[in-house]
Amino acid sequence: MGWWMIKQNLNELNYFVIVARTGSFTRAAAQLGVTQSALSQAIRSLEANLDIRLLTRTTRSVSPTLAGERLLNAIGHRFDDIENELEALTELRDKPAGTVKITCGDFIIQSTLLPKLANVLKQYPDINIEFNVNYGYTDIVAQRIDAGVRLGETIDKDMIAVPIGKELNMAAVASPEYFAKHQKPNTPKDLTAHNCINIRFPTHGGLYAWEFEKEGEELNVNVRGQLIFNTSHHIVEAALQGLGIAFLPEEEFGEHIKNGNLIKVLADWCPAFPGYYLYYPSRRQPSPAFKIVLEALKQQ
Amino acid sequence: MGWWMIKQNLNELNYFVIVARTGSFTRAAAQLGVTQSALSQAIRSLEANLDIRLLTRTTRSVSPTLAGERLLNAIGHRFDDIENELEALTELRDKPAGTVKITCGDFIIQSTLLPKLANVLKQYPDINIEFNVNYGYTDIVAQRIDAGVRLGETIDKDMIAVPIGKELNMAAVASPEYFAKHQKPNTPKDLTAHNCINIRFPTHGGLYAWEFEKEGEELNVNVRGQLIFNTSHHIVEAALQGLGIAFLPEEEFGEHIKNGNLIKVLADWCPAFPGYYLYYPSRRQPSPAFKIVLEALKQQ
DNA sequence: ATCCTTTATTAGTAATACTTATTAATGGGC
DNA sequence: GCCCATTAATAAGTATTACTAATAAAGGAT
Repeated sequence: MGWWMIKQNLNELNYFVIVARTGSFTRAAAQLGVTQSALSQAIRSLEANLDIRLLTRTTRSVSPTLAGERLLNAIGHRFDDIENELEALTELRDKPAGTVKITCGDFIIQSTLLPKLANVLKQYPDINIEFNVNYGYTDIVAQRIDAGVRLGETIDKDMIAVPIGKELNMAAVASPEYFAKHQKPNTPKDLTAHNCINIRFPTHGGLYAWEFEKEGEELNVNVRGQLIFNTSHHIVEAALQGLGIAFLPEEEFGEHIKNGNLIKVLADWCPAFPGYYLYYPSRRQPSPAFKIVLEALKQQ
Repeated sequence: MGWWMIKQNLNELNYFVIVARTGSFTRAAAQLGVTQSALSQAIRSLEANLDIRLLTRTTRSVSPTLAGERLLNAIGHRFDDIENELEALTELRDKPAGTVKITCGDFIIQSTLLPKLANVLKQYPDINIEFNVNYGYTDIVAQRIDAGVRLGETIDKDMIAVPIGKELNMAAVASPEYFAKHQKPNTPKDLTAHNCINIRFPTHGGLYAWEFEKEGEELNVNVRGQLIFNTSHHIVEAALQGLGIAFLPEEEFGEHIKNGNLIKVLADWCPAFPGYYLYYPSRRQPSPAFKIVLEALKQQ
């Protein structure tokens, strides 16, 4: 055994690539949808066939050997290429197929993405969309995610950003209960005396400095308060419970303003926002499915 | 099914590449060492998974569809790369492994190649050598053969040629029976009156013009006779049976000259030959096994 | 030292890949 | 034009393999 190790190992080789990249049998197994045991056996079999050790593994770490490193570098991206080509091939089908992965916040899914994509899902039953709700920084290139949706300001280079959805109006609100105890602010500067619910930026780790504007005058306020979130949903909840002033796109408060559960302040200072952008790597060649999704999202 | 057609099809994809390249399920099956039926089912399964037709096939021909053509172009050489890398990886093993394919004439195998390679075979049990005895022109690049052995004159460009074995002395011989009926030639020009056993060149389709030399004077004779071969073995046999004069490297006549079964003539006109050359593509990166074989053959 | 996480192992099972045998279709030879 | 040889498709059965579930062993972290 060993003198015809040429082929037939292709699936095992692919397994190896995934394990080596993730550095973990367990994570690789999750990614591939098999058990960790299957991978363990596959790698063992591969190493036996090649008669060379590819991964040095303890119960705590998995790292490629010299040979494994070399093999990974040499063949890893070939498998990527093959996978990409398979995706691309679907554009020659009658109906395009494939999975499009999008990372975004949770609110935007219901408010914008799902409505816009409903027709795509119906029209192309072989197109799948995976949403990855993630408030932290997401490297969509490294994680092989097709696109991300974030507020307009933060756009990496090598990324194409297209606006989706309409302009957003920011709104500063708090509950009637809160304003019963605290005076309403008249200018952004008054906010320094208030209990403001902070939001931590996903991309860079900093806190969001609330941005105001009136008659061309721009004012950024570093507010303070007892609560910090990185999810807008919980900010709304906290505001409803009277825990402070929240500052978010007005949409996110839903019916609460109209119902009187939340009261807008500083309305004349609240700027219109360019809104959400979809961004995706300019270098990667888009799959047919992604092209369709992109077109649908571009529609205003 | 079909919305996760991403991977797991790798072996089938490789099968597809081979079938598409050979243009035949049967030949591809022989090459892969499986039955034609296995390939037929694998391709069917692949096409079902991708939901796209890759090969249009009648009972008489197999040719790729548009999608198949594209897929073949896109991923075919990736599989080659992967295979090459697997071969190359063996140089990191304790013992190199792999198969080296050599095309050559039959005589050289016993006279030169096997003696020189005997130690390699013993020392590296995981190295295999496949000899392809072939008198016709062989495109070692297209047929993925590692190297060829031919007489020195014919060297393609993009080929590296290294001399193996010693100089050869040509010899013109015939049987005693023949010379009992015909006068021995004294100069090459006399050969025109003789029944000379011709050899057809493998590379270019022409007949070999016998090359003589004496005191710096070179003489090429287009001889004539009743027999033409493209294998030296049969030329020797024919000469032994008194069917004419043969002109070959002296070695090829073995013991027959010493035994008196064949008689040398024109000895002073017979030149020393540069001998056999091993040639191999300069562009292809040599496998570890081939490096070892090459080293062994270079030794004088 | 203990617990938690991660890989290795074992045994059993489900899945599939392959073989053999046969059929259907096609093109070339006569 | 007909037949034969060749080739791909199909059917059914089997052997192989790939995978799962459960458990053990090992290494870090606290």
